[in-house]
Amino acid sequence: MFTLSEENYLKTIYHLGLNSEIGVSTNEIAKKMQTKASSVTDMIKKLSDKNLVVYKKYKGVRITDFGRNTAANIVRKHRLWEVFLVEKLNFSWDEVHEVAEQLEHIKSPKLINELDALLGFPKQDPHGDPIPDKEGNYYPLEKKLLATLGLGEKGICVGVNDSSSSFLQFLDKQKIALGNEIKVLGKEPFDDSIQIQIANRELSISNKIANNLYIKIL
Amino acid sequence: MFTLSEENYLKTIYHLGLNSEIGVSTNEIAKKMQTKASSVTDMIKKLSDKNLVVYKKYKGVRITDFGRNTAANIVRKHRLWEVFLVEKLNFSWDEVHEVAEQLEHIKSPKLINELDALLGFPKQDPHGDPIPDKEGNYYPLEKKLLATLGLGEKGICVGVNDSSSSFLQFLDKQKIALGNEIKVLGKEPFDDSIQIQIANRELSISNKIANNLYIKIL
DNA sequence: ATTAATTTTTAGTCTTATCTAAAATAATAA
DNA sequence: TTATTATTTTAGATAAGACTAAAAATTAAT
Ligand SMILES: [Mn+2]
Ligand SMILES: [Mn+2]
Ligand SMILES: [Mn+2]
Ligand SMILES: [Mn+2]
Repeated sequence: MFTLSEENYLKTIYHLGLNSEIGVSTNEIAKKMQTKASSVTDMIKKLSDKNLVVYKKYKGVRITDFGRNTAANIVRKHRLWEVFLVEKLNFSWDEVHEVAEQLEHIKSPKLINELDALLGFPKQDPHGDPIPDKEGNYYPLEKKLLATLGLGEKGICVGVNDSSSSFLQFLDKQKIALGNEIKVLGKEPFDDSIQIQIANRELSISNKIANNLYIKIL
Repeated sequence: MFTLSEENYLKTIYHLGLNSEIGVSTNEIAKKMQTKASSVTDMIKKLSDKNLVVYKKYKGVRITDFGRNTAANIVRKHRLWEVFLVEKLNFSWDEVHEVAEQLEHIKSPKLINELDALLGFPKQDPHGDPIPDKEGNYYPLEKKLLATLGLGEKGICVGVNDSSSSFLQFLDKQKIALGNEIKVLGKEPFDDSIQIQIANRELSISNKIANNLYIKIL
């Protein structure tokens, strides 16, 4: 169907275009994929030939319905594999991404549907990201960055923005996990740090952390 | 480490060289891989550069200890994935090979060792083939082709020689499964067919079938 | 021992995916 | 509005992996 390279470019374009009306720029894609703009232009033409994206020279690229569906299916596989690795193979949430990057390219509809069933049809991956269904649809849950919460507001930890292993390991060390209830006890204007209560402990966390943790308001 | 192509060539050379003293010929490899002899020569040079095989022009190729270890690890992954697909994802034994061909190339030592544990450290794959351990060692069990059994001999079905899906589906249809006890009731000299007793049923099977079914003598 | 047939290697071409350097276009500033 | 800067595309090169056709080496047959 599609090559490994095509799938990886498409997935990047899908993610970059998610919250934007306009096209995704060549440079944006190049930066995300750690490649050169000229390589991106080449690949965009191929994706366009296969009707995965619409391409107008100098005007960036937009994903088609077909492309979005295809990309969502890759994301579905990626996230289901991540759940599998954590739930069944004792991986921690900071170890799964790299392996899922490989596994997401395995071609077998039966494999992925059976995996889905084995895992009990999960709706989120280990980082709180939604898992698209077979049709590519998903239902992102209402969530806000911890940094945007007001004094006294309470909520539940439901996801991370940054899922680098250094951030995830930091959360582990601080015993901050998805599902934990969090309450904002204080906000420090000087450095925008936040005092929180989490699982009977009080903690002060930096603005950078607060900007990478998603909370579902209670 | 190694490319997909290198891994696939190496695996083929490993399998072809298993029961032979002399080197594996270019044509043999080309035939097995459905490619051209010239492509094989090219790849052999690359494998040789990486010390996976020893290559002497016109003299065929022999796998090195390093190559054998590398190949055995790929085979280990292939067979463990096959067990996983059958045991955990409701695949039948004639559906697993293609998917395992993809999965065997996933790079993650932790993944494969955890998978091994999840499956209870199986020693055989769904077709009765031995699963190498982490060091690449395995213990092939004593087995004979059904066709070589004498009149009255009894044994247990422990493996298949041909694992094409048409043969496996034929066995399913005849309700011949690994683990079944088989007794030779008669041998027909005219067409070399064999009368067997299996799970209280009597059956006549062709020589072709008998030459693809492995039996462990009781 | 020559000759003929087969096998294997080499030489050269093609496709995919990448890169660098240069040219073209678009965006921004003066 | 023109000049400067930034972005994007094109042109040309390279490497991996595959192919065809031709040359070379080996093996088999006379
Ligand atoms: Mn991930
Ligand atoms: Mn990927
Ligand atoms: Mn197999
Ligand atoms: Mn393979």
